Amino acid sequence: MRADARRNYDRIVEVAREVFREQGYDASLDEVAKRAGVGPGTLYRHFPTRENLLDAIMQSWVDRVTETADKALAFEGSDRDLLLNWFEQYVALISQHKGGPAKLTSAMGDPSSPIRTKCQVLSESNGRVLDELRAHGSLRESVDAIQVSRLVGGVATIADNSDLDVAQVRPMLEVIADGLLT
Amino acid sequence: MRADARRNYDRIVEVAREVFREQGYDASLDEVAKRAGVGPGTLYRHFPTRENLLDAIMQSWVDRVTETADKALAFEGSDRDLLLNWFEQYVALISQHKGGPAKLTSAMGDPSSPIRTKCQVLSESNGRVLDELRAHGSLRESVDAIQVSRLVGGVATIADNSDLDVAQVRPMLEVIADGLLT
DNA sequence: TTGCTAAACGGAGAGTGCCTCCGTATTGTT
DNA sequence: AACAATACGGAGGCACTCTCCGTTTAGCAA
Repeated sequence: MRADARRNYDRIVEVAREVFREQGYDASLDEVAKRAGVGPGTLYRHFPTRENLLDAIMQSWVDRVTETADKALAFEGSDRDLLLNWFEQYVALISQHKGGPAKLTSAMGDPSSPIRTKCQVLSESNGRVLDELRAHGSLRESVDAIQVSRLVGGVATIADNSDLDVAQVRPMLEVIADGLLT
Repeated sequence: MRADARRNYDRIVEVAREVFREQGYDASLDEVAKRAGVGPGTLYRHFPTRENLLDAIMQSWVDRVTETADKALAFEGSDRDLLLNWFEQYVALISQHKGGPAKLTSAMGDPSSPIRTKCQVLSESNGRVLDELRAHGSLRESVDAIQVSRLVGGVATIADNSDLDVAQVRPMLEVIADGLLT
C-alpha cells in the first residue's frame, strides 16, 4: 500500500469515527469524505460499502471485548451477578455508536456479512462466559452463545433506538439472566 | 373531507401496504404515489411523514392485537405455554412488514411518537396477559408491560433483521418466559 | 344548470446523498 | 530523470425526499 493511500485510509477512519458518533451510522459518506479532505472517490475506493467502513471503525473496540470478557470471568460473586455484570458491559460495548447494536446483532450468524469477524468475537466472548457458568452447573441446558448474543443484542438495539438509560436496561437484562440460569 | 380526497387517501394506504410488503418499510414514497396514480404532493399532504403513512397502514392489524390477546387468555394449559403462545403471536403480529418490529418497539413509551396509540394497544395487550399470570401468582414481581414489550419486541426486531424463522425465535422467547415466571 | 369558492390535485424542481468514471497527480523504482 | 503503477478527487448521473404553486375539481347555493 502506497504511503499516500495509507495516510488517507487512516484519516478517513478517524474522521468517520467522529462523524458516526455525532450523527449515527447513517451519516452522509460524502460528508465524511469532505471532512477528511478527500474526494468521495477515494473514500469509496478504500471502503466500497458503508459496512466496510464500519468494520474498520469497530476494529479497535471489538478488540476490547475479549479483554472485557476476561475481566468479567474473574468476577467474585454470584453467578447471577457475574452474568448481569457481563451483560451490562456487553451492551455498553456494542452501543459505542448509534445503530451499532442493530448492525452487529443482525449480522450475527450470517457467514456472508462483511462484519462477520466482529460478530464471531462477540459471540465467542458470550460463549466463554456461558461455558464458565455451565461448568458451575448453574446454566440451563440447550442455551447457545448466538441465542444469547441475539437476546442481549436485541435489548441493546431497543435501548439504542429509544435512548434508554442503564436503569431501564438493567431489569430487562435481569429477566434474560434469570431465564438462562437454573 | 372531500370525496376525491377520501378516495386518494384510501388508495394510497392500500398501495403503500402492498409496496411496503414487497420492498420493506423504506421503499420510495414517490414510487407509492406513482403506483397509486397520484402526485407526490398529494401523498405528502395526506401523510407529512413516512411515520404517518405507516400509522395508517398498521391500523388494521393492530386492531387484531386485542382480539389475539383475548384468545391467548382463553388458552387451556400451563402458564408457561400460555405465555409462550402469546409471545409467538405477538411477534407474528408486529412483524407484518419489514422494519415493523423496530419501529413499534422503539416508539414504545415515547409519548410524542406518531404511532403512540399503536404502541399503547400493544403494551396494554401484554399487560393483560401479564395480569392474568400475576393473578395466578406465577409471575415474578417488578415486571411491567413496557419492559416485556421491549424484550419481546427486541427479539422480534432481531428476527426481522436477520430473517430468522420460528424455530430460531422460540428458544429466545422461552428464555424470556422463564425469566418472567417463578 | 350555472357559477362560485374552498379544497384538493399533481408535477416540476430544489436539495441532498450515493456511487462511478476517468483525466490528473503522486509515488517509488529503475 | 524517466517511467509505470498506483492513487487521487471531483464532476456528474441517478434516486429519493419534500415543497411550491398554478390548475383542476367537488360541493353548494342561487
